Amino acid sequence: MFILNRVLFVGGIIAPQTASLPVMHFFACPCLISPKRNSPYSSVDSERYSSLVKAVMSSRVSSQTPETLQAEDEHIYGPVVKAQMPTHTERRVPKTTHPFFDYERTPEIEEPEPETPVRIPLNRGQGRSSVPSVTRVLQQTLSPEQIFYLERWKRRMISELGEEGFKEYSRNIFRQGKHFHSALEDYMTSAATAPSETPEYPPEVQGYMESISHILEDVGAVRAIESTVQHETLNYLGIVDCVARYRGVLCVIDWKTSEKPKPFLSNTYDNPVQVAAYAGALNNDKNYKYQVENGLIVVAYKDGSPAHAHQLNSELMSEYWRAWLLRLEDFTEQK
DNA sequence: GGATCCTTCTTCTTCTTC
Repeated sequence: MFILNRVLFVGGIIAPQTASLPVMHFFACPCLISPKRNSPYSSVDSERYSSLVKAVMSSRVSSQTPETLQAEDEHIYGPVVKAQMPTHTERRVPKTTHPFFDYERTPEIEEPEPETPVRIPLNRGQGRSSVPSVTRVLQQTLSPEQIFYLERWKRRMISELGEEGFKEYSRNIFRQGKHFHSALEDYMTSAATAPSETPEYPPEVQGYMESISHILEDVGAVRAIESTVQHETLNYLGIVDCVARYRGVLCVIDWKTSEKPKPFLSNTYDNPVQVAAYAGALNNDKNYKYQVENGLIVVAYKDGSPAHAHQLNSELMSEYWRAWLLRLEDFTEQK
């Protein structure tokens, strides 16, 4: 029984096409005998086959539900890390509802726009080594579902590419993301210092830059690039990609590369939480004299197709800020 | 000078039947 389940499981998950082959043959054979002569079912013991159909279909269906997959996975790989379900966390309220803004500060509108963007480098040496980063907190507080689907995806990829192939693939997508970010950094810096000059991009990022060209037209007054932000009371830090005006609105902008299209905000997973975390840190970091209440997630594509831009207004940002506070709470409780 | 850090990404039950 276990072996049978395994076969179906492996087929359903790792290689759905191969899994459906035996089933297809099974059904196809009677039909292929003589599709134009008598009824394809006339020579078939339908009673007998219908029970088989039911048996096969029911086991196929059940083998592909997340619950069964998870049970199978736990059987083989051990239980996944336990954490609260997202349905619960959505209803949860942060224990300390720390404000997103520092209301004692001057509104950003009164602050003069700087001529060149700020870039505060990360300085881990100065008593910051114990301060957790946004990425670390998000990674260590993933929901069981997220962990499950990520692990499943990873296993699928390894089964296709092999261990080494998967490592190579991961290195590549990280490298592309990094190159895209440094190309953007060059673009922003040169746009501020020498607006007439258009920097040359390495071939690897040309598609991405083309993808975001229509977004860049609406980006201006860049205030910060790749700059460290640290929340003074909540004690976490991160590096914001960019703080600039998008269509006149001051935003924390997060640039992303993606192989799959991400036309909806929900396709970006934890990205909105990440952006809210950065904005909240910036709003409570004395190195920045202004407040940012909006966010923007830009997803760029390598083939140059138009990037998707997801705007986060102040209402959404406050919502994701609460989600961030919960993640931060979970992280602290884990320790 | 080596080690570590922050990032850079990756996920979302599924089929028919002309």
